[in-house]
Amino acid sequence: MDYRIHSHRNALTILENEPEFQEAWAEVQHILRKITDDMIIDCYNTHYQQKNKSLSTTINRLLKEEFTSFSWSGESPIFQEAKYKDVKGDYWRLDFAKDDISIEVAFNHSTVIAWNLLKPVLASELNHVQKAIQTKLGIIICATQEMKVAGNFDGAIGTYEKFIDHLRPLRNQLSVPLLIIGLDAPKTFMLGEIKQGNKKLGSVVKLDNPELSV
DNA sequence: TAGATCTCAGGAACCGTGGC
DNA sequence: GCCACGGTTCCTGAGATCTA
Repeated sequence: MDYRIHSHRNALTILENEPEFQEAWAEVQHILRKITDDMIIDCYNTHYQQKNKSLSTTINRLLKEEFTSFSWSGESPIFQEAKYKDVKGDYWRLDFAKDDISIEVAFNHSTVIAWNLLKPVLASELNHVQKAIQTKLGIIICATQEMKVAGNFDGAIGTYEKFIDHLRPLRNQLSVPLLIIGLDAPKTFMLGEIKQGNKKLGSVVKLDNPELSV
């Protein structure tokens, strides 16, 4: 997958130059580049064609498989207290964490952009609630506007562009380096929409001329 | 262990706003 | 006034958890 990046508080400089981050950052880049259009199509057609209209669960699944294969811990709790640690869902959890880096994969609604940005900060800052994890830098993986369209994502999802818009007003709150990664639209296909009864489903549409992709 | 219940993410529907 | 777009709220289904 191609992607674009936005660096908050010198995150990219730190990832590329600080020895403690270089290996993990190389793994993140490798994982993102390794996932091809064909892998996405295959995973979508195999698991989600009859269930989902967008690529959100497909890309989530592929990322989870790849990150765990590189020994990134999945769904790491931020806090140790049972009240926060044992709560169901991912409310107080990071999607992935390794060494000093926390990662959030964010294809959910734009209303939770601020929360997705804050979670890596909570994982990195001191807190009066006992911590389960201590990172120093956060990475947010989200969809660009082009990916939102090509992947048939819901109109309400938070995109790369919206995440960047949030950074300036939240600058004082987002006190740790954050790297926003926006996944670009697939080059060779897009997800069209078909109706099966009352249910909307996606349908892989190969692009004859990838240069004309969204 | 199986059925009931709960939780939550994804998607649909609705509404407001801005551009033409 | 119409249309497109974005934001908010509600609904639904799948998976997790509970309980008998």
